[in-house]
Amino acid sequence: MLKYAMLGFLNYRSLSGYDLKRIMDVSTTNFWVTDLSQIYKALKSLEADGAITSSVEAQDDKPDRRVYTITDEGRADLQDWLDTPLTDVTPMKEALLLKMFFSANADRQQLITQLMIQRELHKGMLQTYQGQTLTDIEQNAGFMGATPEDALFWDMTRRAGVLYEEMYIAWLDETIKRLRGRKRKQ
Amino acid sequence: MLKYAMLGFLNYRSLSGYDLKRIMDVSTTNFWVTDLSQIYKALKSLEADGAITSSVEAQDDKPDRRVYTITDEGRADLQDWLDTPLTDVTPMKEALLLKMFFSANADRQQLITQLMIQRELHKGMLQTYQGQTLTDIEQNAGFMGATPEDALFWDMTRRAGVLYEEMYIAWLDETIKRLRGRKRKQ
DNA sequence: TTACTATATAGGCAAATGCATATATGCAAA
DNA sequence: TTTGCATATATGCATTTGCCTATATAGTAA
Repeated sequence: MLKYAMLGFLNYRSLSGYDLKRIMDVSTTNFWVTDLSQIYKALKSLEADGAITSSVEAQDDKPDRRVYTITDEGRADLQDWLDTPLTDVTPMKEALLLKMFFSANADRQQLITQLMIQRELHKGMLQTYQGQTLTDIEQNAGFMGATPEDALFWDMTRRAGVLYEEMYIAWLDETIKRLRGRKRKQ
Repeated sequence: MLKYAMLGFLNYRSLSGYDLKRIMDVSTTNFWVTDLSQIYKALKSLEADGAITSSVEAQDDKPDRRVYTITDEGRADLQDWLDTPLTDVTPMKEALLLKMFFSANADRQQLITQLMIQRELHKGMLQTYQGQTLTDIEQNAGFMGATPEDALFWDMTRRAGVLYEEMYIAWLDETIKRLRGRKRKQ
């Protein structure tokens, strides 16, 4: 799936691995997070498959960069994936909920502290997503060779981030309240 | 992480791999989904680590089963994990949002259909979570050797499932509306 | 009788993931 | 002068995952 994310961006314009990491950090963090080493690995693999080609570009103030360009084959791969409807939902992996599930015997105060830390983290992400205006997104899209129409879709995914973080914070608040309402064990 | 989920359940009582799959299907689906073969692999690995032991149990109406029991070492591992506070958030991987992000040129009607299919799926999960009463959960807990206190924590994670599905449906409705409000491309 | 379903365990294998590490350039700050 | 940071690419490696397949028992349905 990471490969399609990368092909999606390379479909707008040619980019280096480092570029891909940066653009994903600002525009897909709320639904697709990855790590630089995985991007480089996926680039190798995509090039081996013939979905992209690369060439080295010299820079005088910065290290050389290898710039990747999507091929017709890559474009076809991307289109196939986009055209295939999803018939299932992405399964969840939420470490915090897993811990909560088994935390009946944990110290209540420590648990609450842990949930408060999570609240801070989610609050921060919420503010990040809320702070991105459509104008910001259109500007980003412009830099990437994407259109204002693309920006509208990017904004829809941003909204999902906002709703998700608001929901998460609401759950944390509710849960902290429930924990406070219960006397500590023994 | 799957290993801790399994140790968590085995901490309540001895179980087979098949049992673990069944209990996880009804109680952790909204935050931890896994597949039978992964459970069996993790059991092998946990036994090799000394965290659990096993013995074969004969049944006359059903195939033999291998029942796993947590060891003191396993209990200590679990406790260590429970005691370590999470300092980050679980990164997201949401295939639908990734597709949406790159779907500006897709056929609007097809997109809406796709979102409606997702809506049905999420609606179904919401109803499942909403249908689980505290009494149901306490009963499940009882079968598993867990206490009513444990059931309260299980219920907190169930609530997260309800809020998540409600949020997801709200986002789908909002997005469908936005797509309907825009004329089809060309 | 045959096929299917539930119960039960497990191996194979490719791909993805996570995390650490190595290398190198050029700039700015301490 | 040295340290750190941003830029830039890449490898190694163990673990996890996803998914498919094989095997076996027993009961039920067609």
